[in-house]
Amino acid sequence: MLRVSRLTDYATVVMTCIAAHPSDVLSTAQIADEARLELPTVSKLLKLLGHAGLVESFRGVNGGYRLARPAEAISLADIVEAMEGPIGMTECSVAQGQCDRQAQCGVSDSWRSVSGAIGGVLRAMTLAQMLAGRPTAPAKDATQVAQANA
Amino acid sequence: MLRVSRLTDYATVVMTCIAAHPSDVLSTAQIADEARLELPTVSKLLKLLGHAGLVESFRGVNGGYRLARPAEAISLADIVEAMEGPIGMTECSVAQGQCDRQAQCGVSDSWRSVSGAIGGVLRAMTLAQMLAGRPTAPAKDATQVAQANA
DNA sequence: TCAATACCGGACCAAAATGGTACTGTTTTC
DNA sequence: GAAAACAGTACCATTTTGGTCCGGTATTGA
Repeated sequence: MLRVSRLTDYATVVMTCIAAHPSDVLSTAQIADEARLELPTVSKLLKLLGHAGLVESFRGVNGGYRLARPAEAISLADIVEAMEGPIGMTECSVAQGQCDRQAQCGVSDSWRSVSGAIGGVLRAMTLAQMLAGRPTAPAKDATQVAQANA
Repeated sequence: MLRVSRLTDYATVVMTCIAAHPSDVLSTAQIADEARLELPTVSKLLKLLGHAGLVESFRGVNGGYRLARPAEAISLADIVEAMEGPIGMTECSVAQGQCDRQAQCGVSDSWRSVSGAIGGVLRAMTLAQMLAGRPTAPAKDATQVAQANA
C-alpha cells in the first residue's frame, strides 16, 4: 500500500502530543496516556526521536521529554527519517552502485526524481501544521501542480 | 525507508521493457531475459499487471504480453497501485473508521493530505517519461513548489 | 487430431521485517 | 539512599515479502 510503518504513524501522534504542551517536560507515562498508546512502545519511539535530535530528554525525577526545537521547525520528513532512515522509494534511490543492472536500467533516474519530489512533500508539512489539524495548503498545492502536469 | 516493495520496482522495469517494443507481443521468457529477472518472478508480476488492466495477454503459441494502452497513458501511480493497492501513507488514510483514536487524532487529516500529494507526484510520472530515462520536469516542479512553501 | 507453446490460477515455503515486551543499568532529585 | 524516570539491549511472535512450483487451459500449426 506504499505506507509508512505503523511506528512512524505513532511517532507523529506522539510528536503532536508533545508539541501541544510547549515548554513542558512530559514523562513517557503522560505521553502514552495522552496518545493512548502502550508505554513501552512510546518509550521506544521517544528513544529514536531523541537520537534524531527531534526531542530533548531529561533524566531523573520529574524528567521526561520536550521538543528540541519549535514545532514550526520540525517537518514530517524529519519524523519519517528519524523512524525509517533516508527517504527513497527504491533501494538504488538511496544507495546506488550495488545494482549490476544500473547501467541499462533507465528506471533508476525516474525513481530518484520521484523520491525527491516526495521528500519535498514531506518537508512541506510541519509539525505545527499537523497540530493545527487542518488539511494544509502547501501539500494541496503540490498535488495540484503535479496533477496539472500529468 | 519509506520505499515501495522490490516487486513494485521490478514491475516498473518490466513495464519499460514492454513499452520499448510497442506493438510487439513479448513472451514472459523474452521479457525476463531483457529485464534480467527470474522468469517465475516476471510471470507473477505480469499476472498482477494484467489484472490491473495495464497489459494485455495472449495465450497459446506466439502468445505473450503487450501494453493495454499507450505508454503516455500509463502512470507510475497505475503501476504502484497495481502492485500494492491504493496509495495511502497510513492505515486510516485508506480505510477509515476502524481506528478508535480517530476522534481526537488530529494527525489523520494531515496524513491524508500528504497521501494525496504523493499520489499526485506518482500520477505525474508516465511510463513514457520513464522510458525516456530522463529526470523529468513535472516531478521537479512539484519538489520546488513544496520546498518553496515549507 | 495432436503436440508444442505459453498464459492462468493457485498453493507453498523460507527469510526478513515489524511490532511489541521485558529486563537491567544509569542518572537525577528529594 | 530511595524513588522516579530515561537508556540500552535483547528477545520473541507475527506478518509480510520474495521467490518457486505445479496442474490446468487456450491457441497455433503440422
